Amino acid sequence: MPTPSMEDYIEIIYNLIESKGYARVSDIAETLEVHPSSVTKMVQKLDKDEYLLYEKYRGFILTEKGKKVGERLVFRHELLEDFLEIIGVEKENIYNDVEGIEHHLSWNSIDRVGDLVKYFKEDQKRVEDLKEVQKRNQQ
Amino acid sequence: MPTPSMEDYIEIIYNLIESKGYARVSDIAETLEVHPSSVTKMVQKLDKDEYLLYEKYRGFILTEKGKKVGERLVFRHELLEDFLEIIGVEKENIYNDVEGIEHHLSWNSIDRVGDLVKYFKEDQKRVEDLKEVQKRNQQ
DNA sequence: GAAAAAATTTTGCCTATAAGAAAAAATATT
DNA sequence: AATATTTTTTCTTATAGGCAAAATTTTTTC
Repeated sequence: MPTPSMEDYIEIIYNLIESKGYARVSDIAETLEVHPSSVTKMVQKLDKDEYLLYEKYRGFILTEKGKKVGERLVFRHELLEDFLEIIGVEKENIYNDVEGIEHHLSWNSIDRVGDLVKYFKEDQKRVEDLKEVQKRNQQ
Repeated sequence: MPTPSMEDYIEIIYNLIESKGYARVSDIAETLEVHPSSVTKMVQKLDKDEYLLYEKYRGFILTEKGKKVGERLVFRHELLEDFLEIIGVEKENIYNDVEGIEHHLSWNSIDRVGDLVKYFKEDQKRVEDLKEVQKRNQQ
């Protein structure tokens, strides 16, 4: 099982590869706001655990295992962003909050949040009712 | 700012004091499933940061700061448990999931989850509609 | 009520994870 | 080929926990 920190890296690597076709140490460092040296160390660990194939100085690619995990992580991340957005959390908090909690929820909870998102998406009235509760509540 | 781990300790100490009037190293160790020596170390740190007053071998009490923080942490914990319960997460996952995420949500998100819980609590029909979505979704 | 035994707490030292800083190595650019 | 950029290595730091031995307190027994 990957640690939370490993998951952060796998997720970002997966996203970078999706969007640009490759992932570089410096991109990852920038995205996660850590030093390149920390990235190198994590990449070596992810290679050891077979989430990716690493050749030093040359780069790395995700293994099947890495891709599969990455896909789930991205799905989960997006779902949680949707959820926080729907319930009205401010944009500037969403990314950090998702970043913080995504590694700590059971798949059971993720599934239930998925249902909840569907519940709101399939009937706009429900979102409006929620906004009503919020409005009433705030004063 | 307390670290997540410090928050765990403050929360448990607060709960123990609420329910029993005092908190012992061994109780905390048992609850958190760590060694007593780890508890002692954290208690010393919490004393240094003025969340509690510590006298070695004799015990400790929460400061005003510690009580205030503890109260908020317990409120947040209970809110998140309510939330997961309402959306239908299984009992055996709730405690761990809350334990995992509670330290990583902004108060903005906590407030919005609070509204959401209120939304469901004030009209049982809404919970039933959610269950409908879940049922439809599962097959 | 003092001595011995048991339980609790603390200290000290070690481990693991993850990150930071600076220097070294490899690669890319001009 | 010289220079600039990127990546890696090495060493250090911070947090938190594990384990064993020592210190202290509490309980039991006589």
